[in-house]
Amino acid sequence: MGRGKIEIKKIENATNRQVTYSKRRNGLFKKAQELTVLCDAKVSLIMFSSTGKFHEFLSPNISTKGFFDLYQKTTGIDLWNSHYERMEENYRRLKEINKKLRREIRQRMGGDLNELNIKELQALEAKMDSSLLAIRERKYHVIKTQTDKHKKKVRNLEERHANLVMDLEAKLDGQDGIVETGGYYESTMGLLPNGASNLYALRLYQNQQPPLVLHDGTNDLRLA
Amino acid sequence: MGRGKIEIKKIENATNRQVTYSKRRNGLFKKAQELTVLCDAKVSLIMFSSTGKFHEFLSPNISTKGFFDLYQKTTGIDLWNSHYERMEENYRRLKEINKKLRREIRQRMGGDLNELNIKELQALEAKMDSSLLAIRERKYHVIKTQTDKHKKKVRNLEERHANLVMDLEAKLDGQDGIVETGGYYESTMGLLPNGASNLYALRLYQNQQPPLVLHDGTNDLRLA
DNA sequence: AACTATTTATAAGA
DNA sequence: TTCTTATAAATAGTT
Repeated sequence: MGRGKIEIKKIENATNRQVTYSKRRNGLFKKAQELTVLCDAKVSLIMFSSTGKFHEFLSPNISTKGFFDLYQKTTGIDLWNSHYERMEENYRRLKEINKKLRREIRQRMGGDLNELNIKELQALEAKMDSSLLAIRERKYHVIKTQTDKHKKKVRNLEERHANLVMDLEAKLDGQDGIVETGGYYESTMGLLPNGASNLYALRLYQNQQPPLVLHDGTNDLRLA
Repeated sequence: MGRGKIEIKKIENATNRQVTYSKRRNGLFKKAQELTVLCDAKVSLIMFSSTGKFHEFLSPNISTKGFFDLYQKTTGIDLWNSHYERMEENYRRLKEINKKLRREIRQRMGGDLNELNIKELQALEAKMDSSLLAIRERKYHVIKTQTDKHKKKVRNLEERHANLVMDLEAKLDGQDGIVETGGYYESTMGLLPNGASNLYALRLYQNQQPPLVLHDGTNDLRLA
């Protein structure tokens, strides 16, 4: 049907191919439409050109989704169901586990106990007991660690305080020309072997302004 | 294209409609096939006749599944995805909850405790304590109920045993041939052959002290 | 399912 | 793309 007969094989000339695609596509759509009307049929016609362009015709009496469902129902072909069903199964299982977990927690919280017989109650009690023990132990451990830390801090502060007092006393005793080395005071542990270092620090503070302030403000030592 | 021109509207004659469907369907398939070859296109043509009969043409260079995937990707039309994605979201959420539940249980079992600080530990300990209390109470309740039941049973049996002994003694003493029909005896131990047991039981109750009261009221024995 | 007169589709050209 | 038109192809009505 044309000026000349053509062989049905791929049109090599891309332009020609595109033109033919366009013309025949319209023809196909028209015929699909006519079939739909004349014969009251449901038709889905989808096509992609060689360049990836998409066109579709769908009978007006049905939706794409409806068509697809109908297709699957009729053919029994499973396009995505296996995946879907596996997921549904997993979901169901997870839900079941969830239920059990919740129940267990409830029981461990002291609820739903009438579901249990003596043996189960005893087992639960024992488990709770040992768990409670573990929790207590852990709690004591944490507390101990913390108090230890605090104790150490306190001891440290006390030492530094003692040193300061000693230095102060030494200074008040006799004011000989001790050479100043300057330097600043940075120790967290406090005591140097000879115990004297803090003196210099104090004298330094004397000449300059800021009083030594220990972090928690418990010691506010100033020289007059 | 035929002996006469036709109007494009539903063919009312069912036979004609069916014939036309068949002819035009073939024409459509042929053209779809030609388009596939000539233009190197991908075509999916699916149709259902008014009687529900299904036919399809699919380009040989693609699968139905592939075609639909391509279709969805190209159009962005969502055939089943909304449903699917909602499910996936639920699934994810459930998994998350599950994880938390497991963690909570683990902690209530005395594990994973280093994740908790003192306050949390104390709270957990308190909760566990009160839960344990509830469990203990429930256990004691169950035990008490059961032992009560057992005690009752034992008492009942003992009484009945005593009665039997008494009967026997009375019988051995001397038979005074009193006949009594009243009162029924619900026994798991069995009636004595002469049926006299209840009589002696009654005599016993009369002569001896406190009226026997059986808790569950199964035996209400009175003399006229 | 075949036939065939006619309508319709379309290849090639513009 | 669209129009034109000669011609191939499809098909309505008939058998």
